[in-house]
Amino acid sequence: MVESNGDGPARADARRSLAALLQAAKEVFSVSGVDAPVRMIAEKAGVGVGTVYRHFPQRSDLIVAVFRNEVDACANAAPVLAAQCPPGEALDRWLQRFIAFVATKRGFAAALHSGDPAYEPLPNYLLDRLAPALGGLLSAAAAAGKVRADVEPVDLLLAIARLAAPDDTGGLTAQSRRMLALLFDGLRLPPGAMWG
Amino acid sequence: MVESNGDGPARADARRSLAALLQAAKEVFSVSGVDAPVRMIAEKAGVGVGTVYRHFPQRSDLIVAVFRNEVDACANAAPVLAAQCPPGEALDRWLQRFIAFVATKRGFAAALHSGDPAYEPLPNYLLDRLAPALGGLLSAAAAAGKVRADVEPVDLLLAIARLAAPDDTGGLTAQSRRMLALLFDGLRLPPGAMWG
DNA sequence: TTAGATACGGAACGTTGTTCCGTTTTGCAA
DNA sequence: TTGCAAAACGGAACAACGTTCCGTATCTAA
Repeated sequence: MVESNGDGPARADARRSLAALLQAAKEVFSVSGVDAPVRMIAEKAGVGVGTVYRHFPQRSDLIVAVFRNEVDACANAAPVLAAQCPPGEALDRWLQRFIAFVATKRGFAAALHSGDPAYEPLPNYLLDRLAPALGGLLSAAAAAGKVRADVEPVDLLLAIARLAAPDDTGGLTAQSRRMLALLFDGLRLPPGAMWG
Repeated sequence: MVESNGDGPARADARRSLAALLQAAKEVFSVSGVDAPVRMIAEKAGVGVGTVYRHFPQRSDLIVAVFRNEVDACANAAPVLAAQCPPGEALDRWLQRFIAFVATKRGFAAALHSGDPAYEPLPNYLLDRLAPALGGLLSAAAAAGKVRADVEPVDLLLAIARLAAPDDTGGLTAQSRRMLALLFDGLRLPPGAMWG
């Protein structure tokens, strides 16, 4: 069953199953895509299919949970990087991490546009969670004079999401790399240098 | 079996089955989406599933055939409209038809991005088939002074395809309508009035 | 009309998402 | 520690799907 509090299930075995399922699903999805059979995930988690459906009443619930988990991990990386690196480098490394996240989520992207209402809130979840994370890094980098100060985090996230097209091997297209490089050069320009 | 010549199967019953299947699939897809079961299409066509797979070895082949059929119908409408209406009106009515086509193809759009290589040539097929059709209408309208002469058919097709987002009821979003209206106003402006 | 090729129908197979229920595990109280 | 009710588990079973197979029906050419 899905719990409303953040502590997960009350019983220890249920907590173990849930953690094993999320981990197994993440690995299976990254290898076989989001269309991988539920049984495969159950087997990898060392769990019966009944247990999968106890925790995630529908297959899409599992997909949503894994997606949100990975978004959260990406968001949580921001303060860690901010504490470890100087502002400019923290921003760079976080952007690389976000690009990698977007590039490996091809299967998810197809699911998002499948019309299933279960996936409808996911894009907003991503923006709500990552925009503040990126916003902090941007402010710090701007204060250090590394980037301009007039860039909206949401705009940058969406632009990257649209430009980061993965190739067949899981890496980025050469074209994607060039477009992203262009975008990031723009980040360092003074505002309105071209059109203002 | 898929024939290479344009006449379809040699035997009369096979031709009947093929026509009934394409018609039934078109109707079923428009009502239930492209994920509709093959059996449902076979039943609507008054045909067994074996016959479906004789004509379309894979389910995706049926989807591709219906898609191409509808693209062809859209392309063929251009010369008909050009013969029936004055140039400006012919262009308007064809654009409306193309918008309707795009708006009702939500399910197809998801299939296109599913990663299945069977759908990979479809976008180019659409452009190759519709760009000349639209090109003729555009030239005629430009010659009549109804629209500017420097618009590439492909650009216009792609722009419409990206802007025409259907709502839940099958109609166009109000936002889509506004954006398309803007685009079409731009069609009537002299070239480069704003940025030149 | 007949014979051979072609096409047909639908039962059957393998794979999937999901449900069901007998069994096991867990936490708490006696 | 032990007993017990609630919670969770496992996997067989179900339904729906894409696809295959083959005995039967239909067509065309002679």
